[in-house]
Amino acid sequence: MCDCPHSPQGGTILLPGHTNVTKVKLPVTQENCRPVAPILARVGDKWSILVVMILSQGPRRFNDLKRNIDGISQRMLTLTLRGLERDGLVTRTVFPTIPPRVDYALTDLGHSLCVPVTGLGKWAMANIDTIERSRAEFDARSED
Amino acid sequence: MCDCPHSPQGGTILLPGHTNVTKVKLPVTQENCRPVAPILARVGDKWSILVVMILSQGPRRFNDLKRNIDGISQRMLTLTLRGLERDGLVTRTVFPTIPPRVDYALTDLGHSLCVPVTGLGKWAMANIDTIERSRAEFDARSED
DNA sequence: CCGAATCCGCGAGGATACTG
DNA sequence: CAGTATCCTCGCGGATTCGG
Repeated sequence: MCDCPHSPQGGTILLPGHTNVTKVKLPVTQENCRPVAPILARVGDKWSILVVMILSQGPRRFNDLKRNIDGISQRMLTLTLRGLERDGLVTRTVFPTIPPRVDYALTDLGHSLCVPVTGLGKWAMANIDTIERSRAEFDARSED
Repeated sequence: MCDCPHSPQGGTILLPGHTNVTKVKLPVTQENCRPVAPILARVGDKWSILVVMILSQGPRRFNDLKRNIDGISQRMLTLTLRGLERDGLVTRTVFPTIPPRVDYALTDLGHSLCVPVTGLGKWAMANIDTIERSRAEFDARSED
């Protein structure tokens, strides 16, 4: 990806040199980012990230999650959890009782995802005011 | 947001205490995350993040961007750039020449966004193999 | 070259009803 | 309780055309 902030040209990757490691500049293209895209799609997904954040507090049952995520439909919660489980971010544990009980919990991988996501969250919290002001100004300029 | 990895219960925020600072547990709800959601939506957007990454290398012209982002339509590039400009992440500079020329560049805010996004990118690069393996296994279990 | 405007297909996602 | 199945709509986004 990129070596922001303010790198004028190119990201850097590490390639094995002779005995040392050499840094090689290469342009940022969709080639480099392609494998990252599906991850970003998951993180950027409206519901996935909420589920992960809530599960970071500990395991939850299905309806417990549903109650705590305002506006999510049964269907979307199911699909979201399936996707997270498929990616190995969440475990699904079924207790064959009556009535049935299913616990969802973050895997280690899921927990590790919280780190960069929290970083993004902090950036968002720190800059939300600036952004909303920018939006307001932009919209004011547009309407005439 | 959350204090992963592996915080068993609750995130922490800092509240001003008497002379010291006290840590207060509070649940992660969509209340806490609401202001963050639109930011994540932007970051998670398929095109936005690619544009930001490419612009992190330096200013680009419209068609230059278009050529470097495989598969993006003119319309979506325009909309994406407008959104980024509106959020104050990108500047749009028009040179009234013939033919016209428009340069797009990251603002300081845009550059600062690269930092957490790069963090996420590194996580993705580091775990893409694990995730794809997990997906393959999950799909194998499903088909029967 | 840069963009706005229009049309249109399609798939994400909500609502509802039904099962184990 | 924890899903699955079906229907239906609504808006995202591609293709195309026109304007400055």
